[in-house]
Amino acid sequence: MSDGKPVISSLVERVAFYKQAMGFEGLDSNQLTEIAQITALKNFKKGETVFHQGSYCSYFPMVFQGLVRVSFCSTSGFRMTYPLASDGEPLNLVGPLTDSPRFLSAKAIKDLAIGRVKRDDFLSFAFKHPKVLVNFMTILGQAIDSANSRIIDMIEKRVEQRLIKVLYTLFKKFGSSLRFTSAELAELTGTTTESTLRAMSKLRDLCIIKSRRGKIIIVDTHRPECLCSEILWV
Amino acid sequence: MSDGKPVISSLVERVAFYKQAMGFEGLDSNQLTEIAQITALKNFKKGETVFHQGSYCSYFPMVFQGLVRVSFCSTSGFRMTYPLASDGEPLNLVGPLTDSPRFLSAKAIKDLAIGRVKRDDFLSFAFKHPKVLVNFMTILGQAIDSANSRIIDMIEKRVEQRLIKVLYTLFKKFGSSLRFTSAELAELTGTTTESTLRAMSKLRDLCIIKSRRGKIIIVDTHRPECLCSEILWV
DNA sequence: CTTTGAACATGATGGCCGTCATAGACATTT
DNA sequence: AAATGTCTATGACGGCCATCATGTTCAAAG
Repeated sequence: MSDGKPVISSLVERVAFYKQAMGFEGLDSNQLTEIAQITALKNFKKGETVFHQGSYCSYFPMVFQGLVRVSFCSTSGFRMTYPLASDGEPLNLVGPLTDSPRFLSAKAIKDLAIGRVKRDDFLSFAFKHPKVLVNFMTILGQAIDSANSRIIDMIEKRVEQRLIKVLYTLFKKFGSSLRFTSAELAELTGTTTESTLRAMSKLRDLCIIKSRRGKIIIVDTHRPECLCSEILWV
Repeated sequence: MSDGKPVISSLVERVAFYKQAMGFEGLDSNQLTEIAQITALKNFKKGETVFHQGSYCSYFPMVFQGLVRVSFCSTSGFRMTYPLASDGEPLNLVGPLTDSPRFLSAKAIKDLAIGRVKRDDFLSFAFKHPKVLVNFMTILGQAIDSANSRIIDMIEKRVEQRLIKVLYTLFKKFGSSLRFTSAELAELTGTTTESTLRAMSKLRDLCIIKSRRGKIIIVDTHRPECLCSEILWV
C-alpha cells in the first residue's frame, strides 16, 4: 500500500479513504465528506514517534498510509506490542473521547501519513452520528476479547504455540512473506528474543516456516490455522 | 448492599439507581427516567447463570443488586474471572450493541436483581443520547488498559505480586474483609489453587494478611498499595 | 576489503510454578 | 457422633523458560 507514493490530499481521496476505513462502516457520503473535511494530514518519517505514552490526546488519529507499532509499556519498562496498525486503521479510539491520557505509545515502522481530527471536532461529529460510536464500541469489544484471550494464552499456552498464533495473525494481515525480526516477534508474543529464536528453529524443523535475516515466510499455512481458532488483535 | 431486602421496584427507585450507575454519568432526570421506564427487573438465585458464553445478547444487563462473577473461558476450558460486578455495574457493554455473541459468561455469586433493557430499546436510547456511548467507551478503554496491564503482569510479575494486586483491588472494592476462597483468588490471579495457597502463606508470614477458611483480612493495607500503582479491572 | 553492529543461533544454568500426592481442619448433613 | 465434602496446607518432582554467555552470519558503512 504505502510505497512512497504521494499522499492522499484531495477531499475526494480522503472521502474514499474513510469509505473503507475501520470504524466508519455504514456512513453515507455526506457524513464521510463531513469527517474528511475536518481531517488534516500529517506525515511522519519511519522511526518517528506518533504519540508518547501518557500524552494528552488532542487529536483523533487514523493511519492513512504506512505502518504503526502501537505499544503498551509497563512501569518497569517492559514493552508489549499491541496492534500493528496499517492503512485504514485507527490508532487510539478511546483517548480522544475521554480526555484522559492512556498507556499507549505509537511509533512509525514505515513512513506515515496520519489523518488527524481535532478532539472537539471529532466529538461533535461523533455526537451527531452515533453510528460511529457504535462502530468503535464493536472494535473495542473485539480488542477486549482479544486481550482476554491473550491473558489466557499467557497462562496455558507455551511460547511455541503463542508464536504460531502471532505468525498466523500476521499472515492473515500481511500475507505469507513477513518482514519482522525475532525481537519484534518476541514483543508481539510476550517472550524473549532467545525463546523466540528457539521456537522458530522448531517451526523451521517442522517445515511450517522458512526464515532469513529479518524475513519469515510461512510455508505451511494450514497447520497454524488448525491451531488458531481465533486470531489476535494486531 | 444486597442483603435479601425486597428489590427496587418503583420507577423512582430505578431512576435513583441509574443516577449512580456506572456508565450513566452526566444524564439528566428525563433521560434517566426514560431508561428506567424501559428497564425490567429479573431475579437470579445465588449460583444461577445469568448468561452463557457464546449466547446471543438480546438484553442490556445491569446489576441492580447482588454480585456477579463474569468469566472468560478458553476453548480448553480454562476459566479466568474477569470482573466481579456489583450494584450499579453493567455486565456486558458490547454485546447488546453488536449483535455478536461474546466469550463471556456470568454467574450469580449472591442473589441477584438484574435490570434488563431490550436490545432494540437500548439501541434507540443510546442513539438518542450518545453521551451514554461515550461513557461506555470510557469504561471500555479502562477495561482494555487493565487487560493489557494484566498481560504484562503475566509476563514479568510472579504469582505473589499478582496476588497482592488482586487482593489490593478487592480491598479497594469490598473493604479489608474479603470472602473469597483460594480457588476463587486463583481464578482472579491467573494461577493454580496450590500456588495461591503458597503465596498466601508467605503474605501471612509477612503479616500483610490474615486468613481463615473462606475469608481473608487485609491487615497491612499500606504495603500492597505501594506495590500497586494501578489497580485491576474487577 | 575491512570493520562494525545487528540479527541469528545455541548451550548451560537456575528458578518459578504447575502437577501430583498426602493430610489435616472445618462445616454441613445424616 | 459419624460421615462427607470442601477448603487449607505442604512436600516432592519436573518442565518450561528467562538469563547469561559465546559464537556465527549477514549487511551496511567506511
